[in-house]
Amino acid sequence: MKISAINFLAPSHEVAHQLIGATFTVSGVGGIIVETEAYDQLDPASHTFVGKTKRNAAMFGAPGCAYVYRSYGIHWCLNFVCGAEGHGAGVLIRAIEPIVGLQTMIERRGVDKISLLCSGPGKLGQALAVVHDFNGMPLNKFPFELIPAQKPADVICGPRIGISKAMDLPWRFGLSGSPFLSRPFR
DNA sequence: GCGACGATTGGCT
DNA sequence: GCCAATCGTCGCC
Repeated sequence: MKISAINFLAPSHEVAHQLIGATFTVSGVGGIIVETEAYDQLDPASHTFVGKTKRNAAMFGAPGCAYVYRSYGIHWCLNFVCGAEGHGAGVLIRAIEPIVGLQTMIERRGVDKISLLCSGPGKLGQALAVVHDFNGMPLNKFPFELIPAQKPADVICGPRIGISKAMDLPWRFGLSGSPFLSRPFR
């Protein structure tokens, strides 16, 4: 059965699962989403766990929009807001298989190994030129383009990476066997 | 107003 | 495998 659109109203872990295999580009640069992580407000590891603040406001906004935050003062990371509006849930895009605009991504990243272009939230942000201006912008409008997977992807899940809370939730999703993951699944 | 810390990365040991 | 880089945000004084 063909999926016509991502349902951003679904719980974050379902959206995170749906997004694996989807094609995502920013200004025509990007590829296939191969790794995501889900977060929601009841989740101690989520930015929204402490309630709405100036920083995380976009995640409490309309589903289907972007939430962009700075990590370690260095990297820009991209999330998709999901769940009902006001839920403070979202999906962190962790890795993409580079397909479109390879040369552009190589120049932005300063590396020429394809598997190192988008294999991590910060790298992906650099390769797709994610900026804080994208915060709160709808994903169905320029410069974004999101095309759902046309066939069911072989999705695996496991514990999330780089967090110190709620380590037990298996809310990291990935495309099975992909060489473009930030880290392999066990 | 100020100090602590992080959904990471990449370079060095 | 370990650790520094680097700065916006949050929470408290």
